[in-house]
Amino acid sequence: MQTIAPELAELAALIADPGRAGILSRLMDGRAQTASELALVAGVTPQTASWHLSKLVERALLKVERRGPRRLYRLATPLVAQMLEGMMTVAAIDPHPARPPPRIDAEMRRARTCYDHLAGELGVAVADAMRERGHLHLDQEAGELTASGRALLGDLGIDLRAPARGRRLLCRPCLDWSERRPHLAGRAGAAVADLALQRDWIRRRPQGRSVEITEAGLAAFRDLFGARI
Amino acid sequence: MQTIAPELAELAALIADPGRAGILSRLMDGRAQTASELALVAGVTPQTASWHLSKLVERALLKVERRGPRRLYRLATPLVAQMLEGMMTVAAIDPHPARPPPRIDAEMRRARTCYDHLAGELGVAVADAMRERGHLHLDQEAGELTASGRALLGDLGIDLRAPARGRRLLCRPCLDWSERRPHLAGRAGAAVADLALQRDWIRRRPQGRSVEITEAGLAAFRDLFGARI
DNA sequence: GTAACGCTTCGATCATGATCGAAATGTTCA
DNA sequence: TGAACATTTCGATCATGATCGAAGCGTTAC
Repeated sequence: MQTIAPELAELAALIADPGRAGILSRLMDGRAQTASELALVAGVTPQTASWHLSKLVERALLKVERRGPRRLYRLATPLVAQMLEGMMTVAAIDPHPARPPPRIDAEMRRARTCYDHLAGELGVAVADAMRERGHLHLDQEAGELTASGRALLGDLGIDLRAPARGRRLLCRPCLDWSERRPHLAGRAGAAVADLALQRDWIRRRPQGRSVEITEAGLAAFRDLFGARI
Repeated sequence: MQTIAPELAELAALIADPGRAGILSRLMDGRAQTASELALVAGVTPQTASWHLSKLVERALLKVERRGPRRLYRLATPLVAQMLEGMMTVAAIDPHPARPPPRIDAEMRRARTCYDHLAGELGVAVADAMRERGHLHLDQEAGELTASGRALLGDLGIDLRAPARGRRLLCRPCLDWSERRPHLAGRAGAAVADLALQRDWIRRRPQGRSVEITEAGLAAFRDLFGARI
């Protein structure tokens, strides 16, 4: 019986190196990074990072684009991010409740981007608040934006009409690996994150995927969404 | 910056062995298997399989239950199956269109179970047909059963009310790794697969996850669902 | 109790691949 | 053209973990 198992193992082996896992994790915000930056994240020399990166590109998990003497790496497709989300969700499950739980950086747990939408306490709080106010149905497996939810986002200036190309779904749950509860993903989730960045509610920290919530953002998330953060 | 990356790598390393990948893949139909059977699937001796299995159980990807002198292994949670689905989807992407595409067993491609629902050509055909007849909206990221879809399944004797415990969603897309298109998962998908097994539309093959479509099944899927298979 | 069977543990061997220093390549800018 | 810089390639070393034979453990059946 021939199955996909060998390809599955090959794929997993690619993620099984701590350096490469760090690189992939770092790229989950969807932005591109230089090889040097990724070497730093992985904690290896540029030569070693280069070797890792070439393997990831060869297997089509990353794509690379040359910008002058630098090379910018990013996730090849959203499918890869979705896969990593799923793996992180399982990775966050502590198999031995006895041993100390995986220490997650406080800033990452507080607020971060997950590919293109909000995650961490902030992401879950926004999703919870929208759910409580009847804007949203969100389950571990699927999500739906209600009429009032569409109205809320519309009032904020978010255009929810589908783009001509790409049939990406409006509303999708994404299981938060630090909170272990779903937050808002899909087009709607990306739109909210975009809005928050544009209005300076959140700011990307220079390093990593965590974001800083501004004073204005704290007020906005509380007042406009009713989030308890 | 402390992230989940080390745990991600550790998890991936567990799947990175061809034997363990085969074992996990074999268990994706949700049924339990003995250690001996899994050793066969993995293509290793019972000792080696035992070592692999203990690692998988220790990391809480599998759970084990003793039945007399045998030990039965199964996936620990549906979350693990969902993660594997996502990985298989990426694993099925051929990074080098030049080199021969991963040879997938014809029976597996034709019809199989994916954890608890239908997959392969059959699964995709049923989902497509339901979509064409307006029973279903199904996208790569989310799914929704229409009123007519609920009626169809209701007429077939499927009770779609949620069980008291567990808030599993009714309708969910699952990206088919052999067809690269979504098929029907979630409670509705599981119910359809259950029905098909009960009415002898499909029969599990003794080995592996592929299923045989009976004559009656062929007629039923064509007549009742409008599937082109 | 004892034999049969399924499975696991132990120990030794062996192969794979991650790593970095050194050197080469390639790109931009002056 | 040459200098500066980012990145890659090459080569050698080293650590990890997959493997199986042999032996041990536990359960069931007679």
